[in-house]
Amino acid sequence: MSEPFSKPSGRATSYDVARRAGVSQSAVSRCFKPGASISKKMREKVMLAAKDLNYQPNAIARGLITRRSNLIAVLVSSQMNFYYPEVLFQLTDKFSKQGLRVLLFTINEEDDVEDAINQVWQYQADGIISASYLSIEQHKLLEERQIPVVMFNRYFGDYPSNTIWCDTAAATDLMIGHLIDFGHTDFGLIEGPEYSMVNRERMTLSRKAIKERGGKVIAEARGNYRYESAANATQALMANDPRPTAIIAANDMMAMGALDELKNVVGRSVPRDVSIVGFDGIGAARFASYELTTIRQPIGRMAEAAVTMMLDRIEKPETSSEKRVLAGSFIQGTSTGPVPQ
Amino acid sequence: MSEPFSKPSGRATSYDVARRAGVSQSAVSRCFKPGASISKKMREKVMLAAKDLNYQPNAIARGLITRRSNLIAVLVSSQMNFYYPEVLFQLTDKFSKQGLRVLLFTINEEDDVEDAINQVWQYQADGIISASYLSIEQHKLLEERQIPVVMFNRYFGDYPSNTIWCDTAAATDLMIGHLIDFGHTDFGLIEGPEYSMVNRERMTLSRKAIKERGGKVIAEARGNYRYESAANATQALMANDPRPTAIIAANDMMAMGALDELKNVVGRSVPRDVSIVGFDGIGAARFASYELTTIRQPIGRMAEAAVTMMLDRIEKPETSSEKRVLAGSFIQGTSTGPVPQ
DNA sequence: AAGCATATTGCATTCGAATGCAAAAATGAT
DNA sequence: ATCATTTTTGCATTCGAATGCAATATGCTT
Repeated sequence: MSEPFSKPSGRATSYDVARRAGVSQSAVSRCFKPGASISKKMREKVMLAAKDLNYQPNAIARGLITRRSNLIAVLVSSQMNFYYPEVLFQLTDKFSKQGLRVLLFTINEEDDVEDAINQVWQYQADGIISASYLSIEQHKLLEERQIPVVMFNRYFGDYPSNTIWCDTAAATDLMIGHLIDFGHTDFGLIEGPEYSMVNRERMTLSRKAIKERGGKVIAEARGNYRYESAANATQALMANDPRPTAIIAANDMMAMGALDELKNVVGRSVPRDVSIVGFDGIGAARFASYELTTIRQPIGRMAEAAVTMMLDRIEKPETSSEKRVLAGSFIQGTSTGPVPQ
Repeated sequence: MSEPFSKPSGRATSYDVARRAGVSQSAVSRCFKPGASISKKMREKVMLAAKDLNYQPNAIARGLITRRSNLIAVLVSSQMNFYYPEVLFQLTDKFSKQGLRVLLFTINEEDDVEDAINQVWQYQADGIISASYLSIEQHKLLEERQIPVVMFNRYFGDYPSNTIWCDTAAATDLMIGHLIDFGHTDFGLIEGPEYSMVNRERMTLSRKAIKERGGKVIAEARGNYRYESAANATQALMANDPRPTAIIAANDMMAMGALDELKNVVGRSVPRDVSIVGFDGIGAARFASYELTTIRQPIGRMAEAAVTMMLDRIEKPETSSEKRVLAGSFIQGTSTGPVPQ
């Protein structure tokens, strides 16, 4: 009764707050802008009215005028690889601490990327993190549109881009050395998809290290990074004569699949008969049934770096691109052991 | 040279397109609004100009005037439970097919929910999907603000809310029956967190089914839904005298942890010495090292239902709330077998 | 060809906050 | 107390698209 208009139908706007506090709308706006020039008294008055009306600035309206949406689009592949969720959650966490919101896009097929890019454009996202496919043309398009792109674990050869990359060279060397020290000489590889840069890098480094240390790759097969795909690949490797005594999978998920196939289908013991290693260091690789020897990517630090780089590019769009490389680390599990006999 | 202004500094607006096509801004706007009244000739002219200028409507500006952001906030717990990513990806996929974007919020601690709700308000999200904690007060607040909320696998007793729920009663009965048929009578429970509704439901149903069928719960322990937490819980159960011959974990993740603890630490075989079952039917439960007997939630259908319900509530905000209940299904794996002796 | 109904188009305004600029108030120096 | 400085405040405009209404064009009927 005392305040017939205390609850206006919709949400309160800066005008409502201004009226209630008996000040101008500009003043209200300034109260909610960090470094703005406003007196203490004014701030108190406004904040009180704002609290009463449950006022929060409308991010949409703000975005329209400031041309900053504070939205970051994150593209992740939806394939059920446990690596992506870990990355995604880390990124979201870290962006939100910086006041940025994550607009999520899951990519099933390549076409989805196109859609996502359009949405990014429509929503005026302040930047894109790509942990998914992204063609060089698409990247160029985004550059033209002046949308900062940070690529997570991918880049285009020499074409410059903002990239967070995990260097596994040294760790791979250690890991292969570890196998060689165990007496392994005959290696089998389970590769990931051909298009995957990460896969090519890992396989190339492994081959190189094997060769340098006097081992040889005697069999290879291809999977698609998924657990299930490792079964056939493993069968193929084990059909080789002689059989490899150590298997290097392009990621942990396939290493886990291979390990299970060997133990439960082929009927060989790991690591007694065959040693297995993977890459990524996903959480599940630590499960007692696997305890993979692997190379861990420092995902938390990588996410942090991606966020920092993104903020930087948003602030200073003219900065030239940068590639930040963090080292992966060798983790010794129990999936590797001495060569049989 | 021929078109000095072909690339205006920033992005093209509807005015730019209008000018180029020689029509009014309204016409451009209407071309991009589905059911609007526009002639074929006009549409062609505009679309041509739009293509030339790479025009896409600005979703921010549109949102301001239409009061629809087409953003849906999704709250998921960040705890590394493989269940959440599966749900999240399904939801994102399905929302995007409906033209809605997902604004992701990961919840670490309860305080984060408050933040998320504020952001939702600021961004004028059209709705919230909560697959995370949400207090009844917070829910009420959102109702007051007329933001539709759909809760995924949670609800508040009698207090009405839009909910997608998986009913595991029948399947639990089957699962317990399956164990009883195998001769088990002494059950151990690994509960999830106390606050979890899903946990309470699962445990209550299990207890009831066990009792009805003449078994008894002889030991119980509590975990936090995570893999690691199952180790201690399992030790506690196995310390009981007599030892349970069947363990029921409140989710698959803990069932996997229990299985590993038994096999690799306690030194018992599953299912020869002990049978284990879980709940959820996550992907990893199908890995050959586990092959859990479990109850699968139809996550895809649940996500679909959540999306449908959300669209419905956005269209007709006055609709009274609804609880949609999908049945979980019993999946027989190899983690269960006859009671020893 | 006139008359009327219907389909298109443009005009002008609106959404809610931010900001350059000028006016007003507070502060300080003398 | 006076004037110069600095800080605060308010005014008016802007961001880009949507939309009610009025004006115009089109189609149909006879």
